[in-house]
Amino acid sequence: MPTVDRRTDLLDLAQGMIQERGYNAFSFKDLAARVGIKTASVHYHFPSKGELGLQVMKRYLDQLEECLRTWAELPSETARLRAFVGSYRDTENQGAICLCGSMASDIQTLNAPIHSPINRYLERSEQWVVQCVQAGLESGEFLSTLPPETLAMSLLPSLQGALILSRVQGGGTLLTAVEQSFFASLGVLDERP
Amino acid sequence: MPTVDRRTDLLDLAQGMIQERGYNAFSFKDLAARVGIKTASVHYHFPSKGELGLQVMKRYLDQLEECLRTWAELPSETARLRAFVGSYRDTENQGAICLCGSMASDIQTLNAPIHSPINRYLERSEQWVVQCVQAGLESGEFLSTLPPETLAMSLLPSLQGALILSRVQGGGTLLTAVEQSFFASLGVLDERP
DNA sequence: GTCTATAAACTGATAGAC
DNA sequence: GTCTATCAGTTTATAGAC
Repeated sequence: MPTVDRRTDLLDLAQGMIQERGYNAFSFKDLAARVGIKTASVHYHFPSKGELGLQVMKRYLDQLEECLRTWAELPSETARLRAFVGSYRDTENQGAICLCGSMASDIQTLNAPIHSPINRYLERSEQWVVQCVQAGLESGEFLSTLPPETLAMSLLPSLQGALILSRVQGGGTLLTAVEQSFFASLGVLDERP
Repeated sequence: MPTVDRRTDLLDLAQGMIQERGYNAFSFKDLAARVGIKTASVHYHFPSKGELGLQVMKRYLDQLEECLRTWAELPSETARLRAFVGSYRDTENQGAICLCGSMASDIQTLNAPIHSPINRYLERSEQWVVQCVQAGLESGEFLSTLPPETLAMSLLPSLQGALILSRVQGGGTLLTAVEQSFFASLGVLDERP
């Protein structure tokens, strides 16, 4: 699938393989074969596998920031948080897990430089959820006795775990359960026909 | 670390490496080196890596059943569920993730036979949590408007995700947040000094 | 049970030609 | 940018001796 930029193709492909199979289960040979070049040519674009992984993760972090900017336009904290959960559902529908969750599960095998974008991805996500929850509690949109940090901190692992487990069992029902539990904790009633 | 049974040593070691580094990041060479034999000798005990993985996972499923039997003795549903969460905390304290969570994140790269014990592990865990929640709701120990299945289904992914993310960031605080959110959803107040 | 020897394939990577 | 050629090391596995 050649698009305009070979480098971008490789980033896309690598990201997809990491989200589908894991960092330690893809090789330059896989990449090269799918894009129609030789493995040595991949090294022209990315000197090492570590560098490729780093660039994939950095771009993913940028994409998160872009999403957060888009979601800032939404009319309510509920809508913002639904959009956040929705992005995980999109990933699930592709038969993939979050790139960051995939990297996190392989963290002990990754070299140091990639740790910081992984870290920042989680940090930023959590921080953003905390802000949403806090704003919703202050405006009266949400109602909860628990501290907003506790609620917010439990959402991220839930979503990551739901994606990881859903490919084995449960499919979309896990994510639905997580979403319902979370919004119920915020006192948001489930909207049904 | 030679104990009585070499086969058991290899199972223990393999399990540890999968929980710490992932299935695709350990080799027969690693195993052999640590146990002090050659890789060919490992093949005497386990014909293939797939078979080894399968046996590790089967044993882990047996260990779960044993835990559930032990926890049946506990005096309340709250105690049972705290013990369940506690077992995840033990794993976290070892710097590891759940074997099943690790396998699940690599599911696309694993051959068919290992799928069923992974599946059963999740199935059994969820089923058990549902039973606890249901019993607690019926006895009045818990209080919730959400269906017990929804609550129970959201716990497992939360715990798995918390372990996976905790090695990157947050440490034990993620698991604590998950635990507090879960028990709050059941109307169980946090016990503090 | 463990060893040596061996195999075929793969892995990440480099050098240098086109 | 991509190729060929080549590299050293790893990975999973088998055959057969001790």
